[in-house]
Amino acid sequence: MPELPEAETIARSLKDCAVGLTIRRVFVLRRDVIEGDVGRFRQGLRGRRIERVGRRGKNVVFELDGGMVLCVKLGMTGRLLFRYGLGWPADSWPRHVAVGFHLRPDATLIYDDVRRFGRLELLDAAAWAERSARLGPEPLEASFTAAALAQILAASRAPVRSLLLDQTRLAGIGNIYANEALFAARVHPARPAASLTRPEVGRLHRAIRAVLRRAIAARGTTIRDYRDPNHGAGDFAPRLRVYGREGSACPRCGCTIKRLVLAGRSTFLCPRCQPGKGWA
DNA sequence: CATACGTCCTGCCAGC
DNA sequence: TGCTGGCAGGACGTAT
Repeated sequence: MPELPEAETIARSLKDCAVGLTIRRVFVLRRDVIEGDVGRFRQGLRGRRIERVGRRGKNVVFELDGGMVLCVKLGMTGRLLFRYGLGWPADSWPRHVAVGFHLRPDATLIYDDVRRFGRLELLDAAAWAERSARLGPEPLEASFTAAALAQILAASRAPVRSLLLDQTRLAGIGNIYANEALFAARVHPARPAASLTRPEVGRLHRAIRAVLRRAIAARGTTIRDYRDPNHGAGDFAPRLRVYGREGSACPRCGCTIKRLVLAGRSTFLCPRCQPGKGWA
């Protein structure tokens, strides 16, 4: 569920509330969300201080003293919820707690995940570096240029949306922002990646970065499940122009937005703004 | 090697 | 009102 803007929002929020605190105790209520040995996970985290919190792609990354890294992959419905003091907002008591991190008598970090597609993994610095190296470039870094995108797209005849979703080629983009970026760039999602013209690649590059920046500024998209560590919903959902809007009017040309299934997943597009002769 | 599909899991919602 | 099928922001493993 959470894509780059949501992971970024979570990481920024945790910088304020969790950095500097020490993990006193770890409660694992759902063993299946832990990657690797649960005992090693709990022992390895106990007593460690949270030095920094960041993000890589869609992953929230905790750097701990001693060089260990806790990598949280949120899957579709994973949440990192922070609690000061006692109690939660009455309407958002976590109902699917998978892991709890006791930080102080009055501060707890919860990993909550309805569907449990998310994973938590404790890695040493070398293993983390190796993992990170397997992910594609960060789309918001200055080094991610239009030429870099062109190089990624030129290597494949697969539908351009599949490339955008492939974390080993480009990190952080999921189905919502892939659809939004392709709409903004006026490129049909099923177009073979290598078939995009130079101007189309340029538009897609700009669109990817613009939609991600705007979504971060809005603190992410909440369709249903996403919440930041303080239980806040993201504000970007009303600004989505095609995702989830089948049957409504295209905000650019007014014709009807269509949904189609591509590689088993919903794809939303405006058939007039994103012409795809033969791919529609 | 690259791409496509089924699978993991629970909850919600439309339609009957 | 209650049941059923379809669908969901992800990504892995296996088959082709």
